[in-house]
This record gives sequence, C-alpha cells and structure tokens, in this order.
Amino acid sequence: MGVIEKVKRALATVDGILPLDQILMGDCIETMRGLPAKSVDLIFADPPYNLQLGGDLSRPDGSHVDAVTDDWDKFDSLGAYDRFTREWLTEARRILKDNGAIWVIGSYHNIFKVGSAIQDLGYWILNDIVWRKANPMPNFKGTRFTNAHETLIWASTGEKARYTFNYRSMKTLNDELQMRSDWEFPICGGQERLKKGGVKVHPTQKPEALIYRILLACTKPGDVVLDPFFGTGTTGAVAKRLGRRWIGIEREPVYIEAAEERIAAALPLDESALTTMQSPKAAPRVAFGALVENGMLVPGSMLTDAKRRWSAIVGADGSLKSSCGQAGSIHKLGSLLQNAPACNGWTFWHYEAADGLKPIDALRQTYLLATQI
Amino acid sequence: MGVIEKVKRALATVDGILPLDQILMGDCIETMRGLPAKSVDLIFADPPYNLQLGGDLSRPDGSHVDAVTDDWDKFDSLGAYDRFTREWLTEARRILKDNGAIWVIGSYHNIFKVGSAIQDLGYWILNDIVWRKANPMPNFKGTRFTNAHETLIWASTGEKARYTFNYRSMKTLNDELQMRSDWEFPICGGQERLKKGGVKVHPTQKPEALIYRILLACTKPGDVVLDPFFGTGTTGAVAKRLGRRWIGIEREPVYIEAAEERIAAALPLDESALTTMQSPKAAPRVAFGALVENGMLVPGSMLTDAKRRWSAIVGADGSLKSSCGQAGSIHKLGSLLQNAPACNGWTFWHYEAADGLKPIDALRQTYLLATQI
DNA sequence: CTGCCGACTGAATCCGGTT
DNA sequence: GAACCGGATTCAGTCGGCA
Repeated sequence: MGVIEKVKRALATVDGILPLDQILMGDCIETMRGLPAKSVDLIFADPPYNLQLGGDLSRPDGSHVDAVTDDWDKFDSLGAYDRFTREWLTEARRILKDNGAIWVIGSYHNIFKVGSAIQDLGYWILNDIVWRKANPMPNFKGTRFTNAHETLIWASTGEKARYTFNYRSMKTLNDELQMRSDWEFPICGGQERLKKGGVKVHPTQKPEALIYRILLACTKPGDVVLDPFFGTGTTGAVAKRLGRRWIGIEREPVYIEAAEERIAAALPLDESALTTMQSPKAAPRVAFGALVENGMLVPGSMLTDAKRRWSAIVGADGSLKSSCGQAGSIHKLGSLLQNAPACNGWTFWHYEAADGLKPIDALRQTYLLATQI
Repeated sequence: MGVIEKVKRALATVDGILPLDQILMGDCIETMRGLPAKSVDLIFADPPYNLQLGGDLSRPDGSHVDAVTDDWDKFDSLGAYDRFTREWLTEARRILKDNGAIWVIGSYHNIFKVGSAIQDLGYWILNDIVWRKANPMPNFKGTRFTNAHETLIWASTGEKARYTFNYRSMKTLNDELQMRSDWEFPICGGQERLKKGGVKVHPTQKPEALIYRILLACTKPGDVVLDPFFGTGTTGAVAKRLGRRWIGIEREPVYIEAAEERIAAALPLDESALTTMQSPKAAPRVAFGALVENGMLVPGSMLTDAKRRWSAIVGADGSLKSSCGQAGSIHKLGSLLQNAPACNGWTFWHYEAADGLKPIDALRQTYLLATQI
C-alpha cells in the first residue's frame, strides 16, 4: 500500500471522511473495516464464485478452454467460503446507510451461500435478478444444460428499511413496460473488454450495461457507490458516467492500474462517445431505452419533430423532457405536446444526423441490423 | 390415512417394495422415512415457499409459526424453515439411487436456503434453471422489479455420481441448439388449471410443460419419480403421460382427491411417441476394423483429414499408419498427429468418395443401416 | 472499401465402460 | 479402484487476413 492510500484510509477511519472516487488497495474485509459506518448509498459486489473446476477442458475442435484459475478464487472448503462471505457481508451492512442497498452477483456455485447469508444477516431481499447471457459459452461435452445466466440479489438493510428504486426510469427504459427480473445482455467482449498485449486483463470483467441499469435503478445522482471487489473498475467507470461517486477496493495492482486508466478515460454522460458499450442481442421489440443504454443515443442530446416545432432532451433512462418541463416516454411526450390521444414516438422524434434530421426509427433499424444478423 | 395406504406404507417399509403410481397421504418427512433407501431415480420437489409471509410457515412437525412481529421471531422462522428444508432433503438423498438426481423449485424467498442446504448435504449441483414466466403478475405497487421468474436447482447425489441427461432429446426439443439454463413457459392457467366451483384448487399449481421438460431430460421410460410435495399431482400426470412410474406424498385430502381424478384422466403417450432422440452412445458400437473386414474400406487405401493436412494408410487390422511412421487406432493417430489430448477418428478421418471427401463416419452409418434392419 | 472465410474466445464445478 | 482407451462434443460474436 502506498503512502497516499494509507493517508486516505487513515482519514476515512479517523474523521469519517469517505475517500471518494478512489481505489483503495488492500484486502476486501480489512479495508472495509476502515470505512465509517452508515456512509454509502449502494454496494455492488462481484465476489469470487468459488468455482471448483476439475481438469482441463477442451472444445470439440480440440482447442483449450481458458479457465478461471486465479488464486483469488481458491478457498479451502465450502465452509471457508461461507465464512468469508459472511464476513464481508457483515462489514458491508455496517457501512451501508440505513436506506442503502446491496447488489451481489454470482452463479450457482456461490449464489445460494450468498443469498442464505444475506438473509441470516438481517438484510431483506427485494428481488433476485437473472442476467441472461445472449452469448454464453456452450457446454462442450453435452453433459448439462448450457450455463447461460448469472444471478444477482438486490437487498435492503432490513425488512422495514426504505430504499431507492427509480420505478419510472426503469419503466421508461423498458419502453413503458415494467422492468422484469430477467435481463438480457451480451457478455463483455469486443472494444469494451480490457486487454493488455492482446490478453484479457481480468478473467471475469462484467458488461457496463449491467451495472448501468443497476445504478440507474437504485441510486440518485451524487450517491456514493462502493464496490469491494473492484477488479478492473466497471463500477467506477459507469458511476462516473452517470454522475455518481464511487469507492473501489481491490487487492491486485494489475487490476488497479487498468481500472485507473479506464476510469480516467471514461466521460461523464453528456460528453461520452457513441460507442462506449457493445450492442446487446436484440429482442424482436426494441425499447427506446436500449438505444440509450447502448450509446446509440447519448443522454442529454436533443430530439425534435420533423418540422422542429417541438424539442426534447434524452434522459439517461430513455425518457424525454421538453423545454416546458413535461416528460415521459417517446410516445407519451409526443402525444402530450401535440395534444393528441396517441403518438408513435419512433416516427415522430428525429435526431440530428451528419446528413440532416432523421427519425429515431432509423436508429432502431440500425440497432436491429447490428444485433439481429 | 386409509387402510390401503397403511398397508402400502407397511409394505414399503418392511419389504422394500415401492408403492408405485400412488399417492401416500401424510406428512412429507415422516412418509419419506417409510420409503426404502436408494430406490427412486428422480425426485421433483416443489416445497412451500412460505418463508416471509408471516403466519403461513409450517414447522417440521406441522404446527404453524405465529406471525412474524419482531426480530427474535424472524430468526426463529428463518431457522425453522432451514431445519425443515434440511430434514426433507436428507430423507430425499437417502431415498435416491446412487445415480439418481433431484430437482427443487423455489423463489428468492426460499431458494437460497434450499440451495445452501443441498450443497451442505453433499449433493452436487449440476445446473440452476430459470423459469421465465411469459405472463407474470405485475408488481402492482411499482416498488420493485416485476418478479418474473422462479429458480430450479438440479443436483446429483454427489460430485462423482452419474446422472441421467438426455442431451440429444433436449437439443432436438430446442431446434438443434443446446438447451440453455433459461426456460420460458406461461404460468399455469386456462384448461390446465384445476378448478372446483370456479375456484382454483391449489394456489401454486405448476405448468405441465415445466415438469415435462424435466422428466424428458433426466429420466428414462420406466424410471421412478418421487414428488414429496405432490399437491394436485402435476408430476404424476406428466409421469404417466411419459411412461414413467411415480410416487406422490401429500397431506391435504382436497389436493389428493383432485390429483387422483386428474391422473386417472391423463392419457399415456403411445410408445412410438416416447422414442426420443437417442444419443449416439446408445447405438451399437462399430469397430473401425469391421468396416475393413467387410470390404467397405480396402486395406492400403488412404485417409486424410478434411483439409488434407495429414494422411494415413489403412492397415488390414483396422489400424492406421501415417507417412512419418506413426501408427495406431483412428482415434489415437488423429490425436497424435494433431498433438491434441483426444480425437474422434470417425469425424476426423475422411476417404475419397465418388463425390468428394467424406468422413469415415458416413461408412459407419451405412454399415449400421445395413446390419440393423 | 467490402465481403467472405477462418481463427479465436467466453465465471465451466464438462465421459464412461471395460480391463 | 485405477488405468486404459474408444469416441462424443459447441454458440454467438469479434477480429484479422485476403480477394
């Protein structure tokens, strides 16, 4: 640990001052002990899964599967993993504000231990969320079902605790349907996947779209998000983009270095580039929010109707806000402004393209083309 | 309990004879204790979820836990549910054959306790499966994500245990793609939903399609399926349709009555429909040498791989010899040349047919057809 | 510049019968 | 029970090379 980190941790401990927008190098549990009680709004945690892989695995074509063999995923026994889980979850609950909440992601290897501990420690589960992978690794030997999803648990600090849930944002993001407990995203790859010398920096980097949705749903701008298993800093990068404050805890200097660089390059929303995220596999129906989530339309950009009589600003959740303060989905705001009973937002709203005004439906078509074929 | 049931249970206990295709009335755990060890092939269990609903929780002895009003009670109910879960899962493991398996369905209220117990008791989790509800109940208050799925756990009796998985059947069922761990079905309604006087008989009747896929994937015709929380007998009805034997345990006479009626009306599929896609493993083994013996390949002829990178000469004994002097079976030489841990010689090696290069597996298929019919 | 083809890859508890 | 060895087994997507 460097001098600066030591000073930061000392400050955090003695004065109750949070080391915001920083990575604390060190052991997860020990470092959490140095953070003040009831001080953060949200915790996102991607702990080791305790995979217990047997021998090598090869594909039908004979090539070798690159497994997660890192030391940080090794535990002596199921009991040891259980104790580790309960220890960090205990610290997490101490650090959370009363109205805070926690998200934990895992697979069947560990999520039942995590969920069980969460319940035992007095948290109150609000939902379990399924991340359906659009492109999971197949089961090469044909011995089981393709392991095509991971599970997230969302819990408040207790049964009576209040918590943040931006219901409208989620509904708008999902094209005016309630957001369900099953979410589909592709695994993290392509440009988004951090590499060094052509080799992936971290074996289990999570997609930004996943964290984006969580932070959008469960935090307000300015809220403090703690990630005790920071890795290469997906949580930090998304928090910065969304105007949230963040704290990361990470043990491995290699990951920290990659994360620092990555977060420094991340742009807050109104400046962020068009291609920050990978396209997800498209559902037949495209939610307007998906275009925003995937960077095809930048939050803060302006839409108008074809004759530029009305204009509106795109929100981070895929909502639109007009200059006179009205807001809603693309369809709802269109009908409001025109004082019409209904409106097809896809053809009504236009964006400024390089070669002139175009309906946002063109973006939807592009999106479909990019993701369907 | 009627006299007949008593006699049946006595038989099961004393003689190790299974009471097949019958509903045993009684407490789940107590009745399971009367069944012989290592006697059933599959257990499907839909235990009560009633963890956080206050007074609905039943203790293992059948008594009801009072409404949860304070922390002490909450801990007590959580602990009571945990003990109940571990008790019935312990009996289940005793009853299962070594090569048997168990499926349990639950929601976030109970599935983490169930999964944790399954791991602690020595079962080996094979997959967790997500049932995505096509038509879930919305979250009326808008306070959380729509709870649109339930989770199933599939586990064998231990890490090294064999288990049944009809891979080909599942792949065929899924349009020639591996079956994934996320399944979509509508909730049980319409004609399928059992009603009496317009009121649903059971509050949580599961769709037959769900059980159908499970039994098709994890049992063979004639296998014995036990459902310790039989309810209105979905497991029995599907088992009968699919030509599997079944045993149900249920406490409530109302459910039993509905189940008996329902199962009596269920029609078995005829045998031809039960013939599912076979794994190649089930086909008789053909020695490569047999093809040579039968003149389908002439000793001295040349085989190559699909890209003609390697070639070898067929020996009179069905061995292959490469130009660089290496020799062995079709599999061994394939792996040697490629420097791979393993190789399926049937698909690796090709012969020169009239219409181009073909895998020698085609010859095997011809041979099988000629000798089987 | 585009389009096609091949190589590569991702949190994976990944074989089974016979000697 | 260990060792042997026959032989079954993959989906979606990205990226680079080449025509």
